[in-house]
Amino acid sequence: MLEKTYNPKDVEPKQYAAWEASGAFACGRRADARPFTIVIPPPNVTGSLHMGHALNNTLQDILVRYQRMRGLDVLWQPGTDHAGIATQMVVERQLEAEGKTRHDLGREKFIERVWKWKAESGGAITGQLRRLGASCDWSRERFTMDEGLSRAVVKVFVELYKQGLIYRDKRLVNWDPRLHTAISDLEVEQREVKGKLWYFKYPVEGEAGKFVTVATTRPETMLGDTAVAVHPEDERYKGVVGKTCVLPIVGRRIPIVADAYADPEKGSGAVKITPAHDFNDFEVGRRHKLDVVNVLDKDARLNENAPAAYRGLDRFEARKRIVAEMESQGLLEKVEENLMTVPYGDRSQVIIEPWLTDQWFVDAKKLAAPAIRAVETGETRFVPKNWEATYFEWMRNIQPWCISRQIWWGHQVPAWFGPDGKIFVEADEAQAKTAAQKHYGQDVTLARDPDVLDTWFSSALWPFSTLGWPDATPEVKRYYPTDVLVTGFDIIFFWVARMMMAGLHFMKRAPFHIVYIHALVRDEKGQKMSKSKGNIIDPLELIDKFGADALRLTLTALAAQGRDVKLSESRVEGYRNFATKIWNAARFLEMNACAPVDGFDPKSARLTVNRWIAGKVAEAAGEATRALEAYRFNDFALSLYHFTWGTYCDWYLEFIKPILMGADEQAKMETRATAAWAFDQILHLLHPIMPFITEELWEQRADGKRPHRLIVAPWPEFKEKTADADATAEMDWVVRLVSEVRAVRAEMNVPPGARIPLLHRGAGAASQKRLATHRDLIQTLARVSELNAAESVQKGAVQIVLEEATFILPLAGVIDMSAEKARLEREIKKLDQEIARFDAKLGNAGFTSKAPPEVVETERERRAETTATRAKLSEAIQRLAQAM
RNA sequence: GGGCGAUUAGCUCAGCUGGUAGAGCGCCACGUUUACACCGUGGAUGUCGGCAGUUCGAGUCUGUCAUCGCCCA
Repeated sequence: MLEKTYNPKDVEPKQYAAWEASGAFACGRRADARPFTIVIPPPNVTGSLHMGHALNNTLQDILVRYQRMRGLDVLWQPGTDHAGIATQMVVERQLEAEGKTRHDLGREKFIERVWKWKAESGGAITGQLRRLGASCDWSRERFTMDEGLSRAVVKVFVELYKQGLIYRDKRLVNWDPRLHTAISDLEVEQREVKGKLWYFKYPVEGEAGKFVTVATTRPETMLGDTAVAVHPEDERYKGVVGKTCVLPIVGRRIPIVADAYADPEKGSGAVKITPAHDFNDFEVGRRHKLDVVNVLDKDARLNENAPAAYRGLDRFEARKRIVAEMESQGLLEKVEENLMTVPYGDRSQVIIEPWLTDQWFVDAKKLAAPAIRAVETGETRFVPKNWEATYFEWMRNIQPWCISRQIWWGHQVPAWFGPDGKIFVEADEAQAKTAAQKHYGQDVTLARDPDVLDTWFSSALWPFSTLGWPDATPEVKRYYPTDVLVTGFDIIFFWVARMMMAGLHFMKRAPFHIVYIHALVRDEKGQKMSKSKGNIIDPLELIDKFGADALRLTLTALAAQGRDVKLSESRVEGYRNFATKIWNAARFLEMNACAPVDGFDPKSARLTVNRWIAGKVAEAAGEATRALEAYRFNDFALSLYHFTWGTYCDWYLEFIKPILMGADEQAKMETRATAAWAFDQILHLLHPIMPFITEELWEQRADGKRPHRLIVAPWPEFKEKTADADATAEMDWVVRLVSEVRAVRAEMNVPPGARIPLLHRGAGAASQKRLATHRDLIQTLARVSELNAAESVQKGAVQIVLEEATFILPLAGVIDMSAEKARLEREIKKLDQEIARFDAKLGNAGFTSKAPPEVVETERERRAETTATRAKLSEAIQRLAQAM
């Protein structure tokens, strides 16, 4: 016996454990089936489940469960990444609480400590994914720091180095002065802030009293200035190009150069050039072969290249003092408010400093070419397609990728330096030694590069490293390339682009056929959820409150392509009600002995209602499947929602009540079997979205007699046309009749409990037959006491027109005549408007000659029907007038 | 500055290839029926951002303007 209400808290852990124990999640169970592969976007090992994960993994799980039911050999490859900087920060914070730093422990002990942290509290998110219902193959869970994946990283690094696609270079990088590491362009957030523009006067050498005014947002960097630039066509400065300025405070002689980088519109038109501390200035410096003077240290304090008075000062303190000194020297012309963008580290939240260091770079430009081609040729397709533009845009303007990080947690760069600085990049120390010996002709001491690689460097290999590459495993052969990647747009550059590059270079094939890009989950006001705003909705809280299925259905129903998901608790509550509805429908079936019948074929049904619902099921299954195949997740969810609630529960279950209460045993048997069958189909179709409740009902409804679990049940497919046009027309007619009667009753204030007679006139043979067939049903649903043909229309009766037939509710004395007259007049007015529209259209020669004939024909038919209905209504109004 | 997207019922949004505007929530009324009040039945609500164009026909296609997002520089 089913419980009175569905209780997700009991069901979810139980069903999840049963699935996992049954091996249903594991790949390789169907050796002869086509494989279907998805690799999970690996969450950070430090992470916990947020709404973005919930959406992302719900969509993946839907695809995976669907394909599994279609009989494919499904691999959903799970795992986490080691999140270099984030994880190191977590453990460093722990140490800080103990009054220690990582340097107190030393590298080796520190790494041990990180692994210990990982073992104890890392990867909490995988448990949370289970709560969501994610059917990943956990037996294959991987971590980017695993031995195998690390081997892949080393192999890739060594090969790319030897192919000249990885190189070491001294360049400006984004330096994080708090974390003491370089980060990539993508890890820098550009924030718009209100700053100031200081106008400094630089004296021109040898021309007393003559100055060039430069405008700067960063006064402290002037100590590293090595030139002043003006636009070559700027008339104001034509005379000074080629001359020299004397840099105030420092006293260095710096040239005035002409360079188009100087924008005559901005500031004074002249800019100071600090090649060591600005990306644009660095380029200007290259063009004019300027000196590069680095004045900052790793903490962004002024270093020994600054005048003694400034050494050791923090960059912001130095700014104040320099402005003050310039002012006191009379060299500060003016200060303006200035709107500008300032780079912040996305982890440290401090201002990033462009800083000159030795780093490792990937020649992304070369790797990007095949990755661009793969999307151009359609080997990989983005859904929705417009994201391809974003991908192309970035890929075509790609910059060298800085992959080295000055932290400890991560894959250490496999490079060793000889005594003279010569670099040996090899898979391990022994090989490096061999190479060094060959080079030097003797054994030398090698020092390994202490840097580690960007976490995304290992994530880029995820689609094949997780399958066992570089070993030639059967999984690599079978599951690569993967089928679909499901991810958010915010990660196209970070991850998708880099997987494309790595996959094509090392596997020769793009890592996925489809990249499905979903939107961001926002709060109900459309704001991005963030800790600082305090508008985070925790998916686990929603699961606790409403069940995982409700959350999944909500996210799916809201996941329209190309649109953000605006979530609020009340929406989840609404979709939870749907779960309750299904549960109650199951209880109804149970109470009426509608148990599944083995081998039942809906095509064998004789009763119209049953043939009708069978057709509707097939139609709904087709519609839902088409939506899912097109990655229209919201249509998939909503079409099933409407069918289940609006068609199956609201109409079909109501239709069959009189049959189930009736005496016709044959009809009862058929109806019970059909109702049960249709419900089972609904369970199948909803399973990918709502796995828990559907599995539970699947199990309970058959007293454990099912041949298999729903998770591995075959997807409903209806190859031949199951829909029965006659049954559809017939039941639609009944629906209309019942609805009309109900509407009239409500409008005329007929007490809901009152059973009233329903008479008909002018019904054709077909309608008569329908009335006979569905007599019980109409009487029950419309609360009708008798249903008979009428000789004449009684005075003051309410009339309803349905096709050729007129239905009469003899309510004289019960109803308000003027209200009924008003009702009829309103209807007639509406019909008149429609007829006018049809006439305008059909009277238009352009329409009748150019529109497709079938469209014209439909319009003619509609006009005829409308006119006939109008005639009957006007008759009715006349009769009513006689009675008044 | 470049790119992408949005503007449809009080709110949140569907509306794919152009053929008489839909859902959920909310709102109003009434509640008979032992599946369900996390429910049922009925109801109200829209110059589909403005303008122009293509077309027999535009919420849907084109242009333009306005407003608002997001990404990149």
